[in-house]
Amino acid sequence: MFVKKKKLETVDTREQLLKTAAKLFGEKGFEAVSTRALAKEADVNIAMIAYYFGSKEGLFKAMIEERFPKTVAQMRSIQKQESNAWDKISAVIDLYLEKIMGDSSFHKLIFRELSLEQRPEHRELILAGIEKNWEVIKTYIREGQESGEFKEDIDMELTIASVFGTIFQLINMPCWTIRLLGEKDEKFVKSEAFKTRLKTHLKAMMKAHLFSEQYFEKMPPSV
Amino acid sequence: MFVKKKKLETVDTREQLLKTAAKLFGEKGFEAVSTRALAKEADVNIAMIAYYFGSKEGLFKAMIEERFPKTVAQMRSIQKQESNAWDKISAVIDLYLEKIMGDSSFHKLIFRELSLEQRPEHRELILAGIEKNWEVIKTYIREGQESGEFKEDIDMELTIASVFGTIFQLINMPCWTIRLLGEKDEKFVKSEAFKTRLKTHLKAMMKAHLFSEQYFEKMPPSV
DNA sequence: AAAAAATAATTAAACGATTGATTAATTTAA
DNA sequence: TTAAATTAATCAATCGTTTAATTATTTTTT
Repeated sequence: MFVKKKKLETVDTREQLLKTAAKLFGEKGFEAVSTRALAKEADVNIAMIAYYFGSKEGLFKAMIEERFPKTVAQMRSIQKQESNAWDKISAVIDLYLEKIMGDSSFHKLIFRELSLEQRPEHRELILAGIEKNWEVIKTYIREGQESGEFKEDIDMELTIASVFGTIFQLINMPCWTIRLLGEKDEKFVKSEAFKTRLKTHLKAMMKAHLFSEQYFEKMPPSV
Repeated sequence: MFVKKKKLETVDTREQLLKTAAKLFGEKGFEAVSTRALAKEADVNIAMIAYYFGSKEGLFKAMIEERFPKTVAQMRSIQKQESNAWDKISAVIDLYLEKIMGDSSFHKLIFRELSLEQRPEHRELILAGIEKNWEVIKTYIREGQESGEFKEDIDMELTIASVFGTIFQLINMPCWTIRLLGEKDEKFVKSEAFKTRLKTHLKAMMKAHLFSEQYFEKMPPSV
């Protein structure tokens, strides 16, 4: 027979659950999504959650654990592609924005989880996954300082908080963002136009903040 | 009789519920806090939630509605106290940081709510409450631009997002912050030392970002 | 290659526990 | 005496999870 086996034709149940979990948990929060609602949205029997992941919390953990490894390689590749410190910072901003805007509900989820005093194991899982992201930026800022490109007296850690904070504020709370910008539709936050605007702002702000005066005078104020 | 009435001696049931709601909803999230757990923590009978607020959601709404009016006056008072645009910006940063760090669980709560695609009425309530905060900053930035103090080509709205985003990133996710800073105890995030550090960073970054070159050269790079 | 056996995946139904809300009775204050 | 505030008990609904039976697939045996 040349008929394919059913398993190869249908979307895998396990994958479907992971995908739906990221979507719904991100949109509504962990507690607000019932296993029944999740299973229905995933078009899967409710018992499959226990079958594949043991429990609702097991599904949550599995979803987190399987997502992070993919992002490590991307972050590391920048290190060799760009030559000077600023181009590396710039590339990190670009990459991170692409990643977050392309998967915003997952990022909503993990940062909401970090704001809760619940499930410390989840928090540890997430922190371990994102820690390398800021370590990369730290390295690049330090490189720029050693080469004289950047100021010496900046607060490295809080500068990183400003980069991530700006992005999360705007992406994780689209209703806040469109209100601030005077836009009507929340879809604007996912648009290319907004992505470009955000990149431009972040780079302009970081340039002014990071560069030494001697470098600052050499280049135009806008990015 | 000179014995005080009981009502005047004990903490008001209604107030106790509002206070406990802000604490627990902020720590654990709206859905994760049961009415029983809330009533127990508030040391109040569970039926009092329906009696005073109609429902759990009514309690949530009441809590939000009663908190915001207090902050309006503070924000407005800055407008006349400081003379130049930068001092106003600086005062706003100080005031806002004091407010958020003094009541972090409430702020966790409202910004978590904004990230959820649930309860649109709650989101509207919150947005209406915080809108004036950024309107004030907008005004001050524009003032600075008109006087020539600030650059003309900054992205006003996204600059505001950077100020708020930096603060929320650090305050709303203390586990993230101490990991970034290499601290052990989450209490550090509530300390005066950290508050000072955050103020210094924000002002330094904003100064570099906002000021025109002509002003920039006149003053020392650090705040 | 076909049949049989074994394993894996999926299902509908049910489990006890907990949820938010309500009741009717009771206590407290005016 | 009346109204307001509080209580313990209970409501139906929903929660996450489990069960036992069924279907689908793979492996083994003939």
